[in-house]
Amino acid sequence: MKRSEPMSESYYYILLCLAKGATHGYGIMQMTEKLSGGDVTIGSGTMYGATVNMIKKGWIREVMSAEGGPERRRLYVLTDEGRSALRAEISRLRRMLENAEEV
Amino acid sequence: MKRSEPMSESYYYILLCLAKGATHGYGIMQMTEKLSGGDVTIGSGTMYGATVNMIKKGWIREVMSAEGGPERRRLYVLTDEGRSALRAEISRLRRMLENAEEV
DNA sequence: AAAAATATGTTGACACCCGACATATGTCGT
DNA sequence: ACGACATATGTCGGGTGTCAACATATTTTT
Repeated sequence: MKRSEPMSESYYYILLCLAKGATHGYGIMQMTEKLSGGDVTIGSGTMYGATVNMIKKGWIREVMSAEGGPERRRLYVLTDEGRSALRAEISRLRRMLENAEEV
Repeated sequence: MKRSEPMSESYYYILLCLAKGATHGYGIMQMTEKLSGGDVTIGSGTMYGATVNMIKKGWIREVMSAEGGPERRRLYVLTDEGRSALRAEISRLRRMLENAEEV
């Protein structure tokens, strides 16, 4: 079992938003800002780069628009691999906090 | 109050080790590995770059060797600013985990 | 009809982080 | 005395992520 690479804050929130049900880039940007109380902002450049990257990693997948939806949206869903990458990251964060507790 | 920048895993562990009492680079590397159960390894390149950077940020300060100690060690201590940077990072991690709980 | 919100994409530059390598001294067993 | 290993710091190149700024187009609100 290889050690899981640390993930950036932006990537983490993108996966988190998708796990919670957001479906397109702009929605993820808004949801992240709301979730974090305005502390985390994902710029469009970061968002776009991240989607390309995550598709390559197999963490997310683009799906077809539903009938009647605004078709200029690009919809994404989390894959099983994406879900486990998110879980691994959550474990990593927890371990980091546990290590801090002894201070 | 400006939003605190995310910190890398390595930087976090370096501050954590200094808060716990480690005093020189090599000691921090070993302590990090032990603390994390072997999951986190800080390479010497990371360590060196980090000390330079953190001194510039005012997070750590180099102190003189005690009499009789092996004088090729370079000893570092956490500054008040370093301590609050660490606290800010811990809050950020906690917030990230709280945001995940609702999933 | 204008303005603002929605929505995605492109580019360039910078900071950062890490792995691999390099160097030197101290210590331990044989 | 010797080799091997642990201790300890420093150098360098490459890759990645991030953001600002710009670009474009549609939809909703005023």
